[in-house]
Amino acid sequence: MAESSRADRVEHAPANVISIRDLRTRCSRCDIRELCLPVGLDASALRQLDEVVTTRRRVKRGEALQRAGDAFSTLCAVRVGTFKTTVLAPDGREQITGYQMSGALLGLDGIASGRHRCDAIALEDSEACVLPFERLAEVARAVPALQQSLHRLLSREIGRDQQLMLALGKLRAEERLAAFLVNLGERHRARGFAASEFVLRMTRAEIGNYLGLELETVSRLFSRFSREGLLQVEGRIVRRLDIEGLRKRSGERC
Amino acid sequence: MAESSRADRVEHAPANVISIRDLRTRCSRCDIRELCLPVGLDASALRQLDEVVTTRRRVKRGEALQRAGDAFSTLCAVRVGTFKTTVLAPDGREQITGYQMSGALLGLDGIASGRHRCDAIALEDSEACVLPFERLAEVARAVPALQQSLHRLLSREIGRDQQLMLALGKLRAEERLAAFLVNLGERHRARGFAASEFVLRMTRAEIGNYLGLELETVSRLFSRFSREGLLQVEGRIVRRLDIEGLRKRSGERC
DNA sequence: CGGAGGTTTGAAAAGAGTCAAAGGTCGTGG
DNA sequence: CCACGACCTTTGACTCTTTTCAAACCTCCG
Repeated sequence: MAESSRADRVEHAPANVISIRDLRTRCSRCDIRELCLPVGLDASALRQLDEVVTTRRRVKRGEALQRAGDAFSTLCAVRVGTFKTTVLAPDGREQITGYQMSGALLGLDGIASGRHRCDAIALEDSEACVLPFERLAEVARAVPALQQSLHRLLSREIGRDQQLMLALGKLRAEERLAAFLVNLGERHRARGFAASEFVLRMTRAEIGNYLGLELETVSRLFSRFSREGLLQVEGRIVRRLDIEGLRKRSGERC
Repeated sequence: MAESSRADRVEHAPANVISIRDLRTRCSRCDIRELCLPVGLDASALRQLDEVVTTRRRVKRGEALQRAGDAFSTLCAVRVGTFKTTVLAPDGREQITGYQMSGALLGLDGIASGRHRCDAIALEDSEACVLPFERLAEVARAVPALQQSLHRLLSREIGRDQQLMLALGKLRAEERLAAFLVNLGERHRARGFAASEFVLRMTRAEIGNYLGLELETVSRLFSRFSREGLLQVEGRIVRRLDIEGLRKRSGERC
Protein backbone atom coordinates (compact mmCIF):
# COMPACT_ATOMS: atom_id res chain seq x y z
CA MET A 1 0.00 0.00 0.00
CA ALA A 2 0.85 3.67 0.05
CA GLU A 3 3.02 3.24 3.14
CA SER A 4 5.66 1.29 1.31
CA SER A 5 5.86 3.44 -1.80
CA ARG A 6 6.39 6.60 0.18
CA ALA A 7 9.78 8.22 0.42
CA ASP A 8 11.86 8.01 3.58
CA ARG A 9 9.48 8.10 6.50
CA VAL A 10 10.84 8.74 9.93
CA GLU A 11 10.52 5.11 10.95
CA HIS A 12 11.72 3.54 7.73
CA ALA A 13 14.54 5.65 6.47
CA PRO A 14 16.22 7.41 9.36
CA ALA A 15 19.08 8.39 7.10
CA ASN A 16 16.85 10.96 5.43
CA VAL A 17 15.53 12.37 8.66
CA ILE A 18 17.73 15.04 10.06
CA SER A 19 17.63 16.28 13.60
CA ILE A 20 17.36 20.03 13.66
CA ARG A 21 19.69 20.14 16.64
CA ASP A 22 22.47 18.58 14.60
CA LEU A 23 22.26 21.35 12.05
CA ARG A 24 22.13 24.07 14.67
CA THR A 25 19.39 25.72 12.69
CA ARG A 26 16.00 26.78 13.96
CA CYS A 27 12.98 28.65 12.78
CA SER A 28 14.38 31.60 14.69
CA ARG A 29 17.40 31.65 12.39
CA CYS A 30 15.83 30.27 9.24
CA ASP A 31 16.32 32.54 6.25
CA ILE A 32 12.86 31.81 4.90
CA ARG A 33 11.03 32.48 8.15
CA GLU A 34 9.27 35.47 6.66
CA LEU A 35 7.70 33.19 4.02
CA CYS A 36 6.71 30.44 6.44
CA LEU A 37 4.77 29.80 9.61
CA PRO A 38 6.96 32.15 11.71
CA VAL A 39 5.75 35.29 9.84
CA GLY A 40 5.21 37.99 12.37
CA LEU A 41 6.22 36.01 15.46
CA ASP A 42 8.33 37.76 18.09
CA ALA A 43 11.52 36.30 19.55
CA SER A 44 9.82 34.50 22.39
CA ALA A 45 7.18 32.93 20.16
CA LEU A 46 9.90 31.86 17.76
CA ARG A 47 11.74 30.11 20.56
CA GLN A 48 8.64 28.11 21.37
CA LEU A 49 8.18 27.22 17.72
CA ASP A 50 11.80 26.00 17.67
CA GLU A 51 10.75 23.35 20.17
CA VAL A 52 8.03 22.06 17.84
CA VAL A 53 10.15 21.69 14.72
CA THR A 54 12.62 18.98 15.58
CA THR A 55 13.25 17.13 12.34
CA ARG A 56 13.67 17.65 8.65
CA ARG A 57 13.15 15.35 5.73
CA ARG A 58 15.00 15.16 2.46
CA VAL A 59 12.86 14.12 -0.46
CA LYS A 60 14.40 13.30 -3.82
CA ARG A 61 12.88 14.40 -7.11
CA GLY A 62 9.88 12.23 -7.91
CA GLU A 63 9.45 10.93 -4.37
CA ALA A 64 6.46 11.58 -2.14
CA LEU A 65 6.49 13.63 1.04
CA GLN A 66 2.96 12.40 1.76
CA ARG A 67 0.41 10.19 0.04
CA ALA A 68 -3.38 10.51 0.00
CA GLY A 69 -4.71 8.01 2.52
CA ASP A 70 -1.70 8.17 4.87
CA ALA A 71 -2.54 8.83 8.48
CA PHE A 72 -2.16 12.53 9.23
CA SER A 73 0.03 13.56 12.13
CA THR A 74 2.39 16.23 10.82
CA LEU A 75 2.46 19.26 8.61
CA CYS A 76 5.57 19.84 6.52
CA ALA A 77 7.07 23.22 5.70
CA VAL A 78 9.01 23.38 2.45
CA ARG A 79 12.54 24.60 3.14
CA VAL A 80 14.28 23.90 -0.14
CA GLY A 81 12.86 22.79 -3.46
CA THR A 82 9.43 22.50 -5.04
CA PHE A 83 6.50 20.15 -4.62
CA LYS A 84 3.27 19.49 -6.45
CA THR A 85 0.11 18.37 -4.66
CA THR A 86 -2.35 16.16 -6.49
CA VAL A 87 -5.82 14.81 -5.79
CA LEU A 88 -7.16 11.69 -7.43
CA ALA A 89 -10.63 11.11 -8.88
CA PRO A 90 -12.14 7.68 -8.21
CA ASP A 91 -11.61 6.76 -11.85
CA GLY A 92 -7.90 7.55 -11.64
CA ARG A 93 -7.83 10.99 -13.18
CA GLU A 94 -5.47 13.23 -11.31
CA GLN A 95 -5.62 16.98 -10.70
CA ILE A 96 -2.63 18.99 -9.57
CA THR A 97 -3.98 21.43 -6.97
CA GLY A 98 -0.85 23.45 -6.36
CA TYR A 99 2.88 23.97 -6.68
CA GLN A 100 4.62 24.66 -3.39
CA MET A 101 7.90 26.50 -3.04
CA SER A 102 9.96 27.35 0.02
CA GLY A 103 7.89 28.57 2.94
CA ALA A 104 4.73 26.69 1.93
CA LEU A 105 3.01 24.47 4.46
CA LEU A 106 1.91 21.04 3.23
CA GLY A 107 -0.69 18.73 4.70
CA LEU A 108 -3.31 21.24 5.84
CA ASP A 109 -6.05 19.31 4.07
CA GLY A 110 -5.38 16.28 6.26
CA ILE A 111 -6.43 17.91 9.55
CA ALA A 112 -10.16 17.46 8.88
CA SER A 113 -10.23 13.70 8.45
CA GLY A 114 -6.99 12.60 10.07
CA ARG A 115 -5.81 11.29 6.71
CA HIS A 116 -3.91 13.08 4.02
CA ARG A 117 -6.19 13.90 1.09
CA CYS A 118 -3.52 14.56 -1.50
CA ASP A 119 -0.12 13.37 -2.64
CA ALA A 120 2.81 15.76 -2.32
CA ILE A 121 5.57 14.93 -4.80
CA ALA A 122 8.96 16.62 -5.01
CA LEU A 123 9.66 18.17 -8.42
CA GLU A 124 13.36 18.48 -7.57
CA ASP A 125 15.50 17.31 -4.67
CA SER A 126 13.88 19.05 -1.74
CA GLU A 127 13.89 19.45 2.00
CA ALA A 128 11.04 20.02 4.42
CA CYS A 129 10.70 20.72 8.14
CA VAL A 130 8.40 18.34 9.98
CA LEU A 131 5.82 19.88 12.35
CA PRO A 132 3.96 17.41 14.57
CA PHE A 133 0.50 18.91 14.40
CA GLU A 134 -0.74 18.05 17.89
CA ARG A 135 2.35 19.62 19.36
CA LEU A 136 1.94 22.67 17.16
CA ALA A 137 -1.71 23.06 18.19
CA GLU A 138 -0.69 22.80 21.81
CA VAL A 139 1.88 25.56 21.49
CA ALA A 140 -0.64 27.62 19.50
CA ARG A 141 -2.96 27.53 22.53
CA ALA A 142 -0.25 29.10 24.63
CA VAL A 143 1.05 31.55 22.03
CA PRO A 144 -1.70 33.65 20.47
CA ALA A 145 0.62 34.98 17.76
CA LEU A 146 1.33 31.43 16.61
CA GLN A 147 -2.36 30.57 16.73
CA GLN A 148 -3.00 33.56 14.51
CA SER A 149 -0.24 32.54 12.09
CA LEU A 150 -1.77 29.10 11.81
CA HIS A 151 -5.27 30.45 11.21
CA ARG A 152 -3.91 32.79 8.58
CA LEU A 153 -2.07 30.03 6.80
CA LEU A 154 -5.15 27.86 6.67
CA SER A 155 -7.21 30.80 5.46
CA ARG A 156 -4.62 31.80 2.88
CA GLU A 157 -4.75 28.31 1.45
CA ILE A 158 -8.50 28.68 1.00
CA GLY A 159 -7.99 31.99 -0.78
CA ARG A 160 -5.40 30.48 -3.10
CA ASP A 161 -7.72 27.62 -3.95
CA GLN A 162 -10.47 30.09 -4.79
CA GLN A 163 -8.17 31.86 -7.22
CA LEU A 164 -7.46 28.58 -8.98
CA MET A 165 -11.18 27.83 -9.17
CA LEU A 166 -11.67 31.22 -10.76
CA ALA A 167 -8.98 30.43 -13.32
CA LEU A 168 -10.33 26.97 -14.07
CA GLY A 169 -13.92 28.10 -14.24
CA LYS A 170 -13.69 31.42 -16.03
CA LEU A 171 -10.41 31.92 -17.90
CA ARG A 172 -9.62 30.66 -21.38
CA ALA A 173 -6.49 28.66 -22.09
CA GLU A 174 -4.29 31.63 -22.96
CA GLU A 175 -5.41 33.58 -19.92
CA ARG A 176 -4.74 30.64 -17.61
CA LEU A 177 -1.17 30.17 -18.76
CA ALA A 178 -0.47 33.89 -18.67
CA ALA A 179 -1.81 34.12 -15.12
CA PHE A 180 0.20 31.07 -14.11
CA LEU A 181 3.46 32.55 -15.42
CA VAL A 182 2.83 35.91 -13.77
CA ASN A 183 2.16 34.11 -10.51
CA LEU A 184 5.32 32.02 -10.80
CA GLY A 185 7.38 35.10 -11.54
CA GLU A 186 6.01 36.86 -8.50
CA ARG A 187 6.70 33.91 -6.26
CA HIS A 188 10.30 33.91 -7.46
CA ARG A 189 10.52 37.61 -6.75
CA ALA A 190 9.17 37.09 -3.22
CA ARG A 191 12.05 34.65 -2.69
CA GLY A 192 14.67 37.12 -3.81
CA PHE A 193 15.07 35.85 -7.38
CA ALA A 194 14.41 37.63 -10.64
CA ALA A 195 10.73 37.55 -11.52
CA SER A 196 11.48 37.32 -15.21
CA GLU A 197 14.14 34.60 -15.42
CA PHE A 198 13.60 31.15 -13.97
CA VAL A 199 13.59 27.44 -14.59
CA LEU A 200 10.27 25.63 -14.69
CA ARG A 201 10.35 22.66 -12.36
CA MET A 202 7.34 21.04 -14.00
CA THR A 203 6.67 19.53 -17.42
CA ARG A 204 4.23 20.88 -20.00
CA ALA A 205 1.92 18.03 -19.04
CA GLU A 206 2.05 19.08 -15.38
CA ILE A 207 1.36 22.73 -16.19
CA GLY A 208 -1.55 21.59 -18.35
CA ASN A 209 -2.87 19.30 -15.68
CA TYR A 210 -2.81 22.13 -13.13
CA LEU A 211 -4.56 24.52 -15.52
CA GLY A 212 -7.12 22.06 -16.86
CA LEU A 213 -5.48 21.95 -20.30
CA GLU A 214 -3.76 19.35 -22.46
CA LEU A 215 0.00 19.42 -22.77
CA GLU A 216 -0.20 20.25 -26.50
CA THR A 217 -2.26 23.33 -25.70
CA VAL A 218 0.35 24.48 -23.20
CA SER A 219 3.16 23.90 -25.70
CA ARG A 220 1.34 25.86 -28.40
CA LEU A 221 0.71 28.71 -25.98
CA PHE A 222 4.39 28.90 -25.03
CA SER A 223 5.19 29.10 -28.74
CA ARG A 224 2.61 31.81 -29.23
CA PHE A 225 3.80 33.89 -26.26
CA SER A 226 7.36 33.47 -27.47
CA ARG A 227 6.42 34.54 -31.03
CA GLU A 228 4.72 37.61 -29.60
CA GLY A 229 7.72 38.55 -27.49
CA LEU A 230 6.08 37.97 -24.12
CA LEU A 231 8.88 35.62 -23.06
CA GLN A 232 11.80 33.60 -24.31
CA VAL A 233 11.60 29.90 -23.69
CA GLU A 234 14.08 27.06 -24.20
CA GLY A 235 12.57 23.89 -22.80
CA ARG A 236 12.17 24.59 -19.11
CA ILE A 237 14.19 27.77 -19.09
CA VAL A 238 12.12 30.95 -19.16
CA ARG A 239 13.77 34.30 -19.86
CA ARG A 240 12.66 37.90 -20.26
CA LEU A 241 9.20 37.22 -18.94
CA ASP A 242 7.09 40.29 -19.70
CA ILE A 243 5.07 40.38 -16.50
CA GLU A 244 2.96 43.38 -17.46
CA GLY A 245 2.26 42.07 -20.94
CA LEU A 246 1.25 38.70 -19.58
CA ARG A 247 -0.88 40.24 -16.90
CA LYS A 248 -2.88 41.96 -19.62
CA ARG A 249 -3.35 38.62 -21.35
CA SER A 250 -4.51 36.97 -18.15
CA GLY A 251 -7.70 38.89 -17.52
CA GLU A 252 -5.42 39.95 -14.68
CA ARG A 253 -5.07 37.19 -12.10
CA CYS A 254 -4.23 33.67 -10.87
CA MET B 1 -19.02 51.55 -1.45
CA ALA B 2 -19.67 47.98 -0.40
CA GLU B 3 -20.67 49.04 3.09
CA SER B 4 -23.85 50.68 1.97
CA SER B 5 -25.02 47.93 -0.38
CA ARG B 6 -24.68 45.24 2.22
CA ALA B 7 -27.69 43.82 4.01
CA ASP B 8 -28.52 44.73 7.57
CA ARG B 9 -25.28 45.15 9.44
CA VAL B 10 -25.31 45.28 13.20
CA GLU B 11 -24.80 49.02 13.29
CA HIS B 12 -27.12 49.94 10.45
CA ALA B 13 -30.12 47.71 10.73
CA PRO B 14 -30.58 46.55 14.31
CA ALA B 15 -34.02 45.23 13.45
CA ASN B 16 -32.45 42.35 11.57
CA VAL B 17 -29.96 41.53 14.29
CA ILE B 18 -31.40 39.26 16.89
CA SER B 19 -29.98 38.71 20.29
CA ILE B 20 -29.57 35.03 20.96
CA ARG B 21 -30.69 35.57 24.54
CA ASP B 22 -34.07 36.78 23.38
CA LEU B 23 -34.66 33.61 21.49
CA ARG B 24 -33.53 31.41 24.34
CA THR B 25 -31.60 29.33 21.87
CA ARG B 26 -27.95 28.42 22.01
CA CYS B 27 -25.48 26.25 20.19
CA SER B 28 -26.00 23.78 23.00
CA ARG B 29 -29.62 23.36 21.99
CA CYS B 30 -29.35 24.11 18.28
CA ASP B 31 -30.80 21.34 16.16
CA ILE B 32 -28.07 21.66 13.55
CA ARG B 33 -25.19 21.57 16.00
CA GLU B 34 -23.94 18.29 14.56
CA LEU B 35 -23.52 19.97 11.15
CA CYS B 36 -21.83 23.08 12.48
CA LEU B 37 -18.90 24.24 14.57
CA PRO B 38 -20.11 22.43 17.72
CA VAL B 39 -19.54 18.96 16.17
CA GLY B 40 -18.03 16.76 18.82
CA LEU B 41 -17.94 19.33 21.62
CA ASP B 42 -18.92 18.19 25.09
CA ALA B 43 -21.43 20.00 27.31
CA SER B 44 -18.88 22.23 28.98
CA ALA B 45 -17.28 23.26 25.68
CA LEU B 46 -20.72 23.96 24.26
CA ARG B 47 -21.50 26.26 27.15
CA GLN B 48 -18.38 28.26 26.39
CA LEU B 49 -19.30 28.44 22.73
CA ASP B 50 -22.73 29.75 23.73
CA GLU B 51 -20.95 32.78 25.17
CA VAL B 52 -19.30 33.52 21.81
CA VAL B 53 -22.40 33.36 19.65
CA THR B 54 -24.50 36.26 20.79
CA THR B 55 -26.30 37.49 17.70
CA ARG B 56 -27.99 36.31 14.57
CA ARG B 57 -28.62 37.98 11.28
CA ARG B 58 -31.51 37.62 8.92
CA VAL B 59 -30.62 38.01 5.29
CA LYS B 60 -33.27 38.24 2.60
CA ARG B 61 -32.98 36.51 -0.71
CA GLY B 62 -30.53 38.35 -2.94
CA GLU B 63 -28.93 40.28 -0.11
CA ALA B 64 -25.30 39.94 0.98
CA LEU B 65 -24.13 38.54 4.29
CA GLN B 66 -20.64 39.75 3.46
CA ARG B 67 -18.94 41.52 0.57
CA ALA B 68 -15.42 41.04 -0.76
CA GLY B 69 -13.35 43.90 0.59
CA ASP B 70 -15.32 44.32 3.83
CA ALA B 71 -13.23 44.34 6.97
CA PHE B 72 -13.19 40.87 8.49
CA SER B 73 -14.16 40.48 12.11
CA THR B 74 -16.75 37.72 12.27
CA LEU B 75 -17.50 34.31 10.84
CA CYS B 76 -21.12 33.45 10.14
CA ALA B 77 -22.69 30.04 10.57
CA VAL B 78 -25.66 29.34 8.32
CA ARG B 79 -28.66 28.40 10.44
CA VAL B 80 -31.50 28.53 7.94
CA GLY B 81 -31.39 28.94 4.18
CA THR B 82 -28.76 28.79 1.46
CA PHE B 83 -25.96 31.07 0.34
CA LYS B 84 -23.61 31.26 -2.59
CA THR B 85 -20.06 32.59 -2.30
CA THR B 86 -18.50 34.33 -5.27
CA VAL B 87 -15.04 35.64 -6.12
CA LEU B 88 -14.48 38.35 -8.68
CA ALA B 89 -11.78 38.52 -11.36
CA PRO B 90 -10.25 41.96 -11.94
CA ASP B 91 -12.07 42.19 -15.26
CA GLY B 92 -15.42 41.59 -13.58
CA ARG B 93 -15.94 37.91 -14.33
CA GLU B 94 -17.41 36.16 -11.34
CA GLN B 95 -16.92 32.60 -10.13
CA ILE B 96 -19.24 30.95 -7.65
CA THR B 97 -16.96 29.00 -5.30
CA GLY B 98 -19.59 27.24 -3.24
CA TYR B 99 -23.18 26.82 -2.11
CA GLN B 100 -23.60 26.82 1.66
CA MET B 101 -26.47 25.19 3.50
CA SER B 102 -27.28 25.01 7.21
CA GLY B 103 -24.24 24.29 9.35
CA ALA B 104 -21.72 25.84 6.94
CA LEU B 105 -19.29 28.43 8.23
CA LEU B 106 -18.83 31.52 6.06
CA GLY B 107 -15.95 33.97 6.03
CA LEU B 108 -13.02 31.63 6.63
CA ASP B 109 -11.15 33.08 3.66
CA GLY B 110 -11.10 36.49 5.33
CA ILE B 111 -8.90 35.49 8.25
CA ALA B 112 -5.68 35.68 6.25
CA SER B 113 -5.89 39.28 5.11
CA GLY B 114 -8.37 40.77 7.56
CA ARG B 115 -10.73 41.48 4.65
CA HIS B 116 -13.39 39.27 3.19
CA ARG B 117 -12.29 37.83 -0.13
CA CYS B 118 -15.69 36.79 -1.43
CA ASP B 119 -19.29 37.86 -1.48
CA ALA B 120 -21.83 35.68 0.31
CA ILE B 121 -25.32 36.14 -1.14
CA ALA B 122 -28.51 34.56 0.20
CA LEU B 123 -30.33 32.42 -2.37
CA GLU B 124 -33.45 32.40 -0.22
CA ASP B 125 -34.47 34.18 2.98
CA SER B 126 -31.85 32.97 5.43
CA GLU B 127 -30.51 33.28 8.91
CA ALA B 128 -26.96 33.07 10.22
CA CYS B 129 -25.29 33.08 13.64
CA VAL B 130 -22.56 35.68 14.04
CA LEU B 131 -19.26 34.54 15.58
CA PRO B 132 -16.82 37.32 16.49
CA PHE B 133 -13.60 35.69 15.38
CA GLU B 134 -11.22 37.14 17.95
CA ARG B 135 -13.52 35.99 20.70
CA LEU B 136 -13.81 32.56 19.13
CA ALA B 137 -10.04 32.24 18.82
CA GLU B 138 -9.68 33.23 22.45
CA VAL B 139 -12.11 30.55 23.60
CA ALA B 140 -10.40 28.06 21.28
CA ARG B 141 -7.15 28.65 23.18
CA ALA B 142 -8.88 27.59 26.38
CA VAL B 143 -10.94 24.76 24.93
CA PRO B 144 -8.85 22.28 22.92
CA ALA B 145 -11.96 20.56 21.53
CA LEU B 146 -13.14 23.85 20.06
CA GLN B 147 -9.68 24.58 18.70
CA GLN B 148 -9.77 21.20 17.00
CA SER B 149 -13.24 21.84 15.57
CA LEU B 150 -12.05 25.11 14.12
CA HIS B 151 -8.96 23.55 12.58
CA ARG B 152 -11.08 20.80 11.10
CA LEU B 153 -13.54 23.23 9.60
CA LEU B 154 -10.78 25.22 7.97
CA SER B 155 -9.19 22.04 6.69
CA ARG B 156 -12.49 20.66 5.43
CA GLU B 157 -13.00 23.82 3.43
CA ILE B 158 -9.64 23.24 1.74
CA GLY B 159 -10.64 19.66 0.94
CA ARG B 160 -13.93 20.80 -0.57
CA ASP B 161 -12.17 23.37 -2.70
CA GLN B 162 -9.82 20.69 -3.98
CA GLN B 163 -12.76 18.57 -5.06
CA LEU B 164 -14.17 21.48 -7.04
CA MET B 165 -10.79 22.04 -8.68
CA LEU B 166 -10.78 18.39 -9.66
CA ALA B 167 -14.24 18.77 -11.18
CA LEU B 168 -13.37 21.99 -13.02
CA GLY B 169 -10.04 20.72 -14.23
CA LYS B 170 -10.76 17.13 -15.17
CA LEU B 171 -14.47 16.40 -15.61
CA ARG B 172 -16.51 16.98 -18.74
CA ALA B 173 -19.74 18.97 -18.65
CA GLU B 174 -22.01 15.97 -18.11
CA GLU B 175 -19.82 14.59 -15.34
CA ARG B 176 -19.72 17.94 -13.56
CA LEU B 177 -23.48 18.32 -13.44
CA ALA B 178 -23.97 14.69 -12.41
CA ALA B 179 -21.46 15.09 -9.58
CA PHE B 180 -23.08 18.35 -8.51
CA LEU B 181 -26.53 16.77 -8.27
CA VAL B 182 -25.24 13.76 -6.35
CA ASN B 183 -23.51 16.10 -3.95
CA LEU B 184 -26.64 18.23 -3.49
CA GLY B 185 -28.71 15.12 -2.85
CA GLU B 186 -26.29 13.94 -0.21
CA ARG B 187 -26.25 17.27 1.53
CA HIS B 188 -30.03 17.18 1.70
CA ARG B 189 -29.86 13.70 3.14
CA ALA B 190 -27.34 14.82 5.78
CA ARG B 191 -29.93 17.42 6.84
CA GLY B 192 -32.69 14.89 7.22
CA PHE B 193 -34.39 15.46 3.85
CA ALA B 194 -34.87 13.07 0.97
CA ALA B 195 -31.75 12.85 -1.16
CA SER B 196 -33.79 12.43 -4.33
CA GLU B 197 -36.45 15.16 -4.07
CA PHE B 198 -35.53 18.80 -3.59
CA VAL B 199 -35.87 22.32 -4.85
CA LEU B 200 -32.88 23.96 -6.47
CA ARG B 201 -32.22 27.31 -4.87
CA MET B 202 -30.05 28.49 -7.75
CA THR B 203 -30.68 29.31 -11.41
CA ARG B 204 -29.28 27.40 -14.38
CA ALA B 205 -26.87 30.28 -14.86
CA GLU B 206 -25.64 29.94 -11.27
CA ILE B 207 -25.19 26.20 -11.57
CA GLY B 208 -23.29 26.77 -14.80
CA ASN B 209 -21.16 29.49 -13.27
CA TYR B 210 -20.22 27.21 -10.38
CA LEU B 211 -19.36 24.34 -12.73
CA GLY B 212 -17.53 26.38 -15.35
CA LEU B 213 -20.29 25.93 -17.94
CA GLU B 214 -22.77 28.13 -19.78
CA LEU B 215 -26.39 28.15 -18.70
CA GLU B 216 -27.51 26.65 -22.03
CA THR B 217 -25.21 23.69 -21.47
CA VAL B 218 -26.70 23.12 -18.03
CA SER B 219 -30.23 23.32 -19.41
CA ARG B 220 -29.43 20.82 -22.17
CA LEU B 221 -27.88 18.45 -19.65
CA PHE B 222 -30.96 18.60 -17.44
CA SER B 223 -33.04 17.72 -20.48
CA ARG B 224 -30.68 14.87 -21.35
CA PHE B 225 -30.67 13.42 -17.82
CA SER B 226 -34.44 13.73 -17.73
CA ARG B 227 -34.80 11.99 -21.12
CA GLU B 228 -32.58 9.18 -19.83
CA GLY B 229 -34.61 8.74 -16.65
CA LEU B 230 -31.89 9.92 -14.28
CA LEU B 231 -34.20 12.52 -12.75
CA GLN B 232 -37.47 14.39 -13.24
CA VAL B 233 -37.17 18.11 -13.44
CA GLU B 234 -39.76 20.91 -13.54
CA GLY B 235 -37.99 24.21 -13.41
CA ARG B 236 -36.28 24.24 -10.02
CA ILE B 237 -38.03 21.18 -8.68
CA VAL B 238 -36.01 17.97 -8.91
CA ARG B 239 -37.70 14.60 -8.34
CA ARG B 240 -36.69 10.95 -8.42
CA LEU B 241 -33.00 11.73 -8.58
CA ASP B 242 -31.19 8.51 -9.43
CA ILE B 243 -28.15 8.95 -7.22
CA GLU B 244 -26.41 5.76 -8.28
CA GLY B 245 -27.06 6.34 -11.95
CA LEU B 246 -25.74 9.88 -11.71
CA ARG B 247 -22.73 8.79 -9.71
CA LYS B 248 -21.78 6.53 -12.58
CA ARG B 249 -22.08 9.44 -14.98
CA SER B 250 -19.91 11.62 -12.78
CA GLY B 251 -16.64 9.72 -12.95
CA GLU B 252 -17.69 9.36 -9.33
CA ARG B 253 -17.19 12.56 -7.34
CA CYS B 254 -17.68 16.27 -6.57
C1' DC C 1 25.83 7.19 -26.21
C1' DG C 2 21.43 5.08 -26.07
C1' DG C 3 16.81 5.27 -24.86
C1' DA C 4 12.94 6.97 -22.19
C1' DG C 5 10.58 10.75 -21.53
C1' DG C 6 9.53 15.36 -22.89
C1' DT C 7 8.39 18.85 -26.58
C1' DT C 8 6.77 20.76 -30.86
C1' DT C 9 3.75 21.09 -34.71
C1' DG C 10 0.07 19.80 -37.91
C1' DA C 11 -4.51 18.17 -39.19
C1' DA C 12 -8.98 16.60 -38.00
C1' DA C 13 -12.71 16.00 -34.58
C1' DA C 14 -15.51 17.06 -30.83
C1' DG C 15 -17.33 19.34 -27.06
C1' DA C 16 -18.97 23.39 -25.34
C1' DG C 17 -19.91 28.25 -26.32
C1' DT C 18 -22.49 31.85 -28.74
C1' DC C 19 -26.41 33.81 -30.81
C1' DA C 20 -31.21 33.84 -31.41
C1' DA C 21 -35.99 33.23 -30.53
C1' DA C 22 -39.93 31.71 -28.10
C1' DG C 23 -42.24 30.23 -24.11
C1' DG C 24 -42.60 29.91 -19.08
C1' DT C 25 -42.61 31.49 -14.23
C1' DC C 26 -42.54 34.45 -10.46
C1' DG C 27 -43.09 38.39 -7.74
C1' DT C 28 -44.59 42.98 -7.35
C1' DG C 29 -47.37 46.88 -7.81
C1' DG C 30 -51.63 48.58 -9.13
C1' DC D 1 -56.14 39.46 -6.66
C1' DC D 2 -54.78 39.96 -11.18
C1' DA D 3 -51.79 41.58 -14.80
C1' DC D 4 -47.58 42.99 -16.33
C1' DG D 5 -42.79 42.96 -16.74
C1' DA D 6 -38.51 41.08 -15.50
C1' DC D 7 -36.11 37.28 -15.38
C1' DC D 8 -35.44 32.40 -16.22
C1' DT D 9 -35.53 28.29 -19.20
C1' DT D 10 -35.54 25.62 -23.34
C1' DT D 11 -34.17 24.46 -27.91
C1' DG D 12 -32.04 25.02 -32.45
C1' DA D 13 -28.32 26.30 -35.54
C1' DC D 14 -23.84 27.59 -36.08
C1' DT D 15 -19.04 28.78 -34.46
C1' DC D 16 -14.84 28.22 -32.36
C1' DT D 17 -11.64 26.86 -28.90
C1' DT D 18 -9.49 23.10 -27.28
C1' DT D 19 -8.75 18.15 -27.63
C1' DT D 20 -7.29 14.19 -29.95
C1' DC D 21 -4.33 11.70 -32.82
C1' DA D 22 -0.06 11.43 -35.18
C1' DA D 23 4.65 12.01 -36.24
C1' DA D 24 9.13 13.81 -35.70
C1' DC D 25 12.53 15.84 -32.94
C1' DC D 26 15.02 16.94 -28.90
C1' DT D 27 17.57 16.38 -24.55
C1' DC D 28 18.96 14.78 -20.55
C1' DC D 29 20.08 11.17 -17.39
C1' DG D 30 22.25 7.08 -16.33
